This record gives sequence, C-alpha cells and structure tokens, in this order.
Amino acid sequence: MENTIKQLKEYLIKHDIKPSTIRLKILEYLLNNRIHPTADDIYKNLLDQIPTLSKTSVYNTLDLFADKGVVKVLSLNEKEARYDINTRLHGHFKCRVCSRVYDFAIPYDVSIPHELKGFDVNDIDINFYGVCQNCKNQGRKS
Amino acid sequence: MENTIKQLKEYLIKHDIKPSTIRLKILEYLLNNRIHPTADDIYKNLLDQIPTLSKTSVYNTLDLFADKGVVKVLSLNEKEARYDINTRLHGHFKCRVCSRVYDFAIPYDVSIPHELKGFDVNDIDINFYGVCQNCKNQGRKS
DNA sequence: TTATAATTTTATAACAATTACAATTTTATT
DNA sequence: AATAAAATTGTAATTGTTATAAAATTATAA
Repeated sequence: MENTIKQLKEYLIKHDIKPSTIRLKILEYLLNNRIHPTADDIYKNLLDQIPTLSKTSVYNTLDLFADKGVVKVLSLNEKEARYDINTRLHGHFKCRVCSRVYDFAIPYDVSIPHELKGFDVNDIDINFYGVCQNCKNQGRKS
Repeated sequence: MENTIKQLKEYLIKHDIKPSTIRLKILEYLLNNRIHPTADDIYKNLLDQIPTLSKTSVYNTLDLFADKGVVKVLSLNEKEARYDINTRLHGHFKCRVCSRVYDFAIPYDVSIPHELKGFDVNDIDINFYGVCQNCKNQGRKS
C-alpha cells in the first residue's frame, strides 16, 4: 500500500517522466487514493503539503501523466475530468446520488465489432450510471 | 427518412413534450442528420430557418429531450456534448483524426457485473476511440 | 564553484461550453 | 379581450481548462 519515494521515482522514470516533488506527490496521492479524483480534488488535498502549489501545475502534471500512460482520463458525463491511476481495461460505475465511482471487471470479450472492421481502436471506455447499493439503502432507511 | 410535421408532432407528444416550432425543427434536424451533433452544430444549422433562434433555446430543448428520453447525451472525451436521437443501447466510436462518431452494435451481453450486484444501472456508455478506416486510408495516400 | 541553459512551476488572464436569470414574446385559457 | 401559463430570448455569470509569460528550480558545463 505505502510506497517509498524511491519506488515512486522509479515508477515515473519507468514511464519516461522526470521525477519532481510535485509529480511524486501527485503520483503518491493517486496511488493511495483510489477514488478517481478530479484535478481539484488533488489540488485541494496537496495544498497542505505544498502550499505554493498551483492548479496549473496539477493540470500540467496530469496531462503529462496521461500522455505517458500513467493515468487514464475518465469522462463520466460530468464537466470535470477524473483521473484513474489504474490504466488497465476495466469498467466504471458512477452513482448519480453520491457521485462515487466504482470499478468493475469487464467480463465479456471486447473484440472489435464488425462495423469497425479496419479501424484502429486505441482506447475503450465502458461506463455505467445509476444508484449504488449504499445510496439505495440510505433511501430505504429515511 | 423524411418526416411530416404531423409525425414529428406525434413523436414529441408521445414523449410528453408539447410541440413548438423550435422543438419540431430540432427534432427534425436530429432525425435527418445522424451525425451525433453538438448543440452548436444544431444552432448553426437552424439559424437559416429560425433567424431569431438563441443558443439557450437549443440547450433548453436538448435538455428537455434528454429528460424525456428523446435523445441520449454523449460524453466522448471532449468538452462539447453530443446528442444522439438513437436512444437504444449501442456503442460509439470516435475517430480522433476526423472527429466523426460511428455507431456500432454491442455484440456481447451487457449484464450487470458481480461487483455491481444490488446496484441500479440506468444507463450505459460504451465508447471506443481511435482512427477510422477512412482516415487510415487518407494517411496512406499522402 | 559559477555561469548558463533547460526545465519546472507559478500567477494571471483568456477561453469555451454551459447555465442562471429576468425580460419579452408567444400560446393557451377564461 | 383579458389573463395566465409557457416558451423563447439576450445578457451575464459560472466553471473547468488552457495559453502565456515570468519566476523559480534544477541540471550542465566551464
């Protein structure tokens, strides 16, 4: 769970990213907070540790991370982008009550459909929307 | 392909929407232009026919349509939303060269994965990204 | 070390899509 | 025809993100 600074540095270098304090902190945050945070979530959270942090740096870093394949940018029918440190193919469920995002494994084989024969498919998003069990239970109690 | 005004009116009424000129025109546009247009696409196109049209009205109408299940709002990793008159479950492929959006049938059974047991799933997005055959061919020629 | 270059970070302003709002116009109802 | 309700409009506000240029930091070379 916990990562040493050395491990974080190696992780970035392996992805062709020069380590810097901000980059390491953002990476660390993403690894320890698997909540598919927004740029603002990350910014707000790191402000304690890095009081001079600017929003632009967070965006810059996340853009770089996305470029280098360290994060996947999620587009979940909301204006804010979210960032997922888990870049392997998996699905996302967004609860429209609590806004939480849940991961799920994709059980079926996502082969290229025949309509897209000859297309290059580089990226796949599978997003479900609805109400999570937690929020369903809350509703029942009240 | 072509729809009479009467048919368009009935379509809206069936979806619990009072027909108005703007609503009929936007519906007609969506039915005749299956390109997953943005609000701006629709606005620009209808400006000839309805010179007093405002962008706000386009948004209002599309929001209403989405509410009543007449359109599905697409979130395809871009800042602009797109609107699809086909609300049945199907996948979308977005070409990152020409920006065109292609439909495809979902061949596999999208049952609720076990991680989401007990969740209410109301909506499903399946989006692929890459380069369409058209753009691949263009690239080869040059 | 010191000077210089390259990179990273920052603050500020710009941008673009969408929404809020209140006024106006249109449509429906009495 | 008068009134109420609904739809449409123009304007301004909002918000997430990006562009830009200056400042700070880090790396490199003399």
